[in-house]
Amino acid sequence: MTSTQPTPPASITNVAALANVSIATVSRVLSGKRDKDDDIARRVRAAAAELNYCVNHAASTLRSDVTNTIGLVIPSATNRLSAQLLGELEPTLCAYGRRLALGIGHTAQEQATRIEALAAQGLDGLIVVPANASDLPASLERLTERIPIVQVGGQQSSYRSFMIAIDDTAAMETTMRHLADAGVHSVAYLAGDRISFDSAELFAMFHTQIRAFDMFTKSSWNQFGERTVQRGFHCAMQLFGITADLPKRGLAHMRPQALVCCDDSVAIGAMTAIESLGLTIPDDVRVVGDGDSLMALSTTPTLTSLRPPVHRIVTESLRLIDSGTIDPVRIVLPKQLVIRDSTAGDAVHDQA
Amino acid sequence: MTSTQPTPPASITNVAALANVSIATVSRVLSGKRDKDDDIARRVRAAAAELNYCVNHAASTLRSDVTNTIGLVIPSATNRLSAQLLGELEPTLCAYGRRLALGIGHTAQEQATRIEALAAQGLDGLIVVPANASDLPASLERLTERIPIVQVGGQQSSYRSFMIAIDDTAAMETTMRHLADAGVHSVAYLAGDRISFDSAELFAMFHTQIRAFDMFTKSSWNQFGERTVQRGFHCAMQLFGITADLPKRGLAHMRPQALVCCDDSVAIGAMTAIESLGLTIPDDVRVVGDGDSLMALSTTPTLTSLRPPVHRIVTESLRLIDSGTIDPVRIVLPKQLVIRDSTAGDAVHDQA
DNA sequence: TTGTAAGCGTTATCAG
DNA sequence: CTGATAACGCTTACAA
Repeated sequence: MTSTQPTPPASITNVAALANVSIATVSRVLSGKRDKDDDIARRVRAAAAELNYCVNHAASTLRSDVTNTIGLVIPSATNRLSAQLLGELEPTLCAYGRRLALGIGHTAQEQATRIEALAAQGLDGLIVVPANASDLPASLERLTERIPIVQVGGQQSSYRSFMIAIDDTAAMETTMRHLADAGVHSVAYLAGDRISFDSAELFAMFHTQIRAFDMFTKSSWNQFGERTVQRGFHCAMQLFGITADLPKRGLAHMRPQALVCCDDSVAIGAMTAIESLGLTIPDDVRVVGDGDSLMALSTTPTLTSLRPPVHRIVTESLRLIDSGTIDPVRIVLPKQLVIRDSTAGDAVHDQA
Repeated sequence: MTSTQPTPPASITNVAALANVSIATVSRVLSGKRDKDDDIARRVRAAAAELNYCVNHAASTLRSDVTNTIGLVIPSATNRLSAQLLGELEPTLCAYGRRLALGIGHTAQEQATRIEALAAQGLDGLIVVPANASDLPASLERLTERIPIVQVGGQQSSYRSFMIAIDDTAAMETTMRHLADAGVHSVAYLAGDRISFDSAELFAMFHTQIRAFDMFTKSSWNQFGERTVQRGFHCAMQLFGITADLPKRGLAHMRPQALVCCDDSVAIGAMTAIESLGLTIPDDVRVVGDGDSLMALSTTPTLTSLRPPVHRIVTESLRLIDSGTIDPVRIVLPKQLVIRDSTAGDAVHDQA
């Protein structure tokens, strides 16, 4: 059989004919509005399978106003959090037979345009990662009445839509506990941007945890700075360069036994420096990054890092969207510590 | 006026009523099937604007089989090329009022599933970046008859669909010309994976260009290896560590005046090493990366890098999709050299 | 529980 | 060139 013309997709009518029922029954069986699993249901499903039938999304949407489409608006496809979120959301939606409508807006203005365009076509819900870590454009307030909107991250200063915040400070506690459990007594922290509120808050949390776990640090060890490889390298050189030749035990007050970094880039720079000084990771120094970038997997040793809770963000976003609730809800999710080789094993006990 | 209920979107009927014409005329005017710009056309457009009318995508698709949707299937959202492509495609489609349907498949199998699912809903065209740098699953051959498919990158060994290949070797020529123009006489190359065919081809092209521009290199300078920061650091240490204290002129045969890297990560590691040895970039050594990652913008100095021709890939893909051609076409596009500070200015002329 | 039929908003056909 | 109308494939109210 060499059919020269491509077969047109089967419609509900074809399925109904093959199963010897009406199209209404087919619709009900396949959409689950009829739970009995009798002969009719089986016949319908068999016919649908044989014809490789898929419901026509356009027709379904047109009739029922249920679009089975979730919108995602992100500031940039190369933004790490956005890409991770996208990578998590797409398979989840696909698994439930829903579609993803993507919008990219580098500025609040562009995002507003994209959101209007997406919403005009009907969406069951909208997830937005605001540009510039700000908030959703106020012009979109009225949209909230039509479709559920979830804002992920951003300023979250005033809110009407659903809000999901990523808790960095909780992750700091997890990180420090992990290090303490491994027997680490002294830690240095290469923090992020000096002027951001989040960085300052994290910096304070670091010191809180140092006290909580009875650890040691020095003010000269900890500093704000850029999120670059070079910065990590230079800081680690300063931290470990002088003491690298000293014996490797009993030094908890001379140099840190662990280094916590505000970003994987910084951590990788630091690892490079530490290694070049002849020190071993994790035996001499443990290193923790942030962001769980792909690079964290290709370092030697692989880098322990903090991962944005994208799985839970997606789960909770969809739960909120499907909940039908109208009241604003705020959810705070902690980053997840992904433990790899750069913090593996117990520390040498250096108390003489 | 505090209207408590959200206004439902305007339909073509509302526009027709306001413009005092039939819905058929509205449809024709707005879809450009009627080119006259008379009073009727103006009235229709004014009415549409006033009611903030958008064509209902579902209804339009259902009736006309033109979906105004382009599918994009990528191996991963965090994959650099995929993200860059996505970032280029989305705004382009949006500008033409088209939608993007995204599918992520880490394996050829997953990609096939996603493509089937997307195609079942109707697509005007499909762009695929194959997983694992292989080819499109053969099971999709018959799809080619229904919708135009463009494969970007991958093996491209046998093809039926449209093919767009990224030409690395042409970029090597551009890179070497850029360095030669700046007065560089000796270059080292930190190549990629030893076993890949592409790496080997590039390695050969590097040597061809060395001869073409009458430059100098040494076999010990050039090596295959991982695409990591640490690898770049170590290689640069080897290349420049011994000669770093020597005077900075007249050394074209002792150490390379420029370093070409298979990846931005490698280049950043190398820059870190070069800098730590007291050498200056670009004055003492010029560095070129590959991939044009975001990191290339945050190094000091900023990193010259090769950018996949995502803009042209998108333009050509859409052109092929809209062309209506059925014959397989293969297009080869060169990477673009993005010149930044790591190769800026003229080299010191070191011929005594 | 099942079938019949209306209707979602658009585009295409056809008559005027 | 314009307008009336059918048809796209589906969901759902209503009738059987």
